Amino acid sequence: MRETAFPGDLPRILLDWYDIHAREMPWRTGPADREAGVLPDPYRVWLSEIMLQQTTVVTVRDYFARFVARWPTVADLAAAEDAEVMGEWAGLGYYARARNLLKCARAVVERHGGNFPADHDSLLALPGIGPYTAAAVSSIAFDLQRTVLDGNVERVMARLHDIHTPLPAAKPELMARAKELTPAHRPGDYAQAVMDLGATICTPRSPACGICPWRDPCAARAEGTAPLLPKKTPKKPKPVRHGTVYLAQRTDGAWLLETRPEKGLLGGMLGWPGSDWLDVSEDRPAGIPPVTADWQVAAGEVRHTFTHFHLVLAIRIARVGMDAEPARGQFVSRSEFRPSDLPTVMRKAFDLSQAALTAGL
DNA sequence: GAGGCGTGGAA
DNA sequence: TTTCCAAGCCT
Repeated sequence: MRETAFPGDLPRILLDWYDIHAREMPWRTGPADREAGVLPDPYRVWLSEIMLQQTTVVTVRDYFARFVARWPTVADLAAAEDAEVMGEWAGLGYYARARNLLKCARAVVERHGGNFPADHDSLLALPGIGPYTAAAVSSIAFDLQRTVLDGNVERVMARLHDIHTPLPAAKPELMARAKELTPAHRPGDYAQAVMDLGATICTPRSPACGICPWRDPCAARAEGTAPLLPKKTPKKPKPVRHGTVYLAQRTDGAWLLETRPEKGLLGGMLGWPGSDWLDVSEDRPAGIPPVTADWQVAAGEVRHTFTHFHLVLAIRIARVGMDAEPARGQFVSRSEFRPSDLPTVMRKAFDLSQAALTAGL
């Protein structure tokens, strides 16, 4: 590691940068509040941190605004219906987060009287809160000296110290380096400052080292290795899976939908009944139609990529009478059906079916 | 430790 | 078009 003249100055240098460059976000307090030591609402900090897991700030903004408008407090959220919350989360992805969000809200009401605990261990015991989120809530909402280690901090530390050990093996060392720097003063602002630095300056590709407040002490900057760090173990290629979904509309306009099982892919979300999704290229799986009908094959197919596989989905459409008795799912009335309640892959299937009907299949 | 778990934007 | 990846957690 390159020696720095005043390593103890690094947190102060970054906080000075943050005071000027902090991005405005609905879950943050403004500069005046920060100056006065006013802390943000723990509920809003927690909600934003859950939404921000593996998700960009741009994407989270609108979801966060809708959630806090509909459920202003953790008690309001705890009292919500499961389907309401899953529908509001639809499109944001990683739906286990939404299931755990509700579990967590209810646990905060039951275990802690509706107030988020400040200490790391109590937070860690709540559903959906892991080491990162526990540290983030402790430091940002309660001003406790905890160290956050997210993808940004990992990248910044790997570069600052020119660490070439690949992730995830490098995590313990990166955490140790991050801990050394975490200040007792304004730890929450410092945590957000490192993450802002990683998101705007110390970016994965083409880092803007020339305008980085830490460019002088940065070892990777000196070695010219910044864009190569952190190193990561290569990931496996994604297989292609195939399947079929069935979209049935009743005479009164109601759609045949099902709530998916709690566990697994798209767990707890609304979706169209259909086949399993299999790794076969010939003989596309058709499964068994959920209701007897004159099924029509819609032109085209839905293509969608999940975390670990590509999906190609065939669509079949039918009109059914009021006497239809489906073997799976239940009819959702026209007035209650909102395409925005569907996870994206299911919304794509709906969009394709509408286009196919408009074009005469 | 490694794999499951979404989505949309950038390069 | 394909790949990479964004403020991770759970099993």
